[in-house]
Amino acid sequence: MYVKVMTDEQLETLRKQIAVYSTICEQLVEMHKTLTAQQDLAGGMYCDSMITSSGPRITARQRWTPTPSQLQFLEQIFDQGNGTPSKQKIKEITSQLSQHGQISETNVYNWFQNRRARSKRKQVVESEVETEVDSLNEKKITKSENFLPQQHNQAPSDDHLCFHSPDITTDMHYLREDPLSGKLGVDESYNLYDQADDYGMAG
Amino acid sequence: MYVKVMTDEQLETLRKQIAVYSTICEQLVEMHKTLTAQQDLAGGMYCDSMITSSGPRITARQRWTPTPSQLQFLEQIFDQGNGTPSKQKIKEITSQLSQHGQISETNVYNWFQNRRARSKRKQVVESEVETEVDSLNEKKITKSENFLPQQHNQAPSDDHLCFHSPDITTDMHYLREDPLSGKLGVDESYNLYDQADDYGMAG
DNA sequence: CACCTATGAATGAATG
DNA sequence: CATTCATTCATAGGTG
Repeated sequence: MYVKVMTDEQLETLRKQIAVYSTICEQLVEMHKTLTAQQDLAGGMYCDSMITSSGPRITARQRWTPTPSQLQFLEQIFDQGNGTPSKQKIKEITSQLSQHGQISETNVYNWFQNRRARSKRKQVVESEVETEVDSLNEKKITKSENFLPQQHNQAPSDDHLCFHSPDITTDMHYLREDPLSGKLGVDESYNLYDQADDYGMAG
Repeated sequence: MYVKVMTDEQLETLRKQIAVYSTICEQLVEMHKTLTAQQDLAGGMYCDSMITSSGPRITARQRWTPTPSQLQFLEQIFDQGNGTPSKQKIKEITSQLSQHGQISETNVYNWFQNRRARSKRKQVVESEVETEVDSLNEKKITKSENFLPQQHNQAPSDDHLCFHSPDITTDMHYLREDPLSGKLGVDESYNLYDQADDYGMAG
């Protein structure tokens, strides 16, 4: 019979790691609950549980994309001038479009919102370009420039956390190197929540 | 010299626990980054753009964003059912929350207004389940599905994970069903296991 | 594969 | 309150 042999030290290390993970998880889960609580009922989230045939797809797309037909239809309505369709209208549109693919009222609603905002902004930008010129030294970021490559990197304070990358492997050595490893004081050393609170102020 | 002896089975259990934790953490961290991204810059100080000194202006916030703590608090109150807090109540809440970051009564007020309106809208949307379309030849999905957000209350069995840990087991399903977390590949996340290698565990 | 843009979605604030 | 607006976030898709 095979057995694995570990020294006290090794076992201790392992134990700590688990403990640390445990704590982190607890806190993260806590945060997750809090932070997503509103998103659940706020978002027009649809849980695409489709694709039961073409593969082990568990997670479907996260964002609706209008099919060409739907888009055409929407554009058509939009061009009819009648601004915001309003709930009743949206229902109609939605059921119409649902014949051409997955869609929800929220999608339609958002589409119109965005469509309008976009076209409006476009005009604003056009007229602003002349006046605003290039003295971007001050404002640097204006409506006309909201396309700048700032992308999804708006987590400036990540460094304050132990986690830099989604690669948990990387995170691990943070854990191991942490002074915490000396003892099992996990409880207080990894309060990500508090940190989150803090780095907000770091600005 | 003392050594601890573990059977393969025991080791395996440990390994799995770590792996599971690792995965959870990975995903939670991911979520954390995502979900707090906004909160951080908001952290409280919006409009730090007024710093006209020669400092490089960090993209300032013009609008308040609740910190996680604040949000939690707000949600809590909101869940207590009492609709829109009275002026007095709002003052209280505001002063409470101001301990967790910049906030004003108006913010609180707006938050409740929006919170209410949006949760209501969601319900309205949810109830729109009856239309003529029942068989979508294209997607084979009933339209009713794309509305229900699949709330966070389901309890799929996690037993197959061999994960007999503390209470976080309960939280597990949060992660597993989250659309955000595309994968939960425990099998490939044995980061800690690598370390185990060093210990001569995986001989 | 990295970067970029277009755009769906989320949400604080404003308006009616 | 109900709706709408404005701004921002995150991601799908295209391109070099």
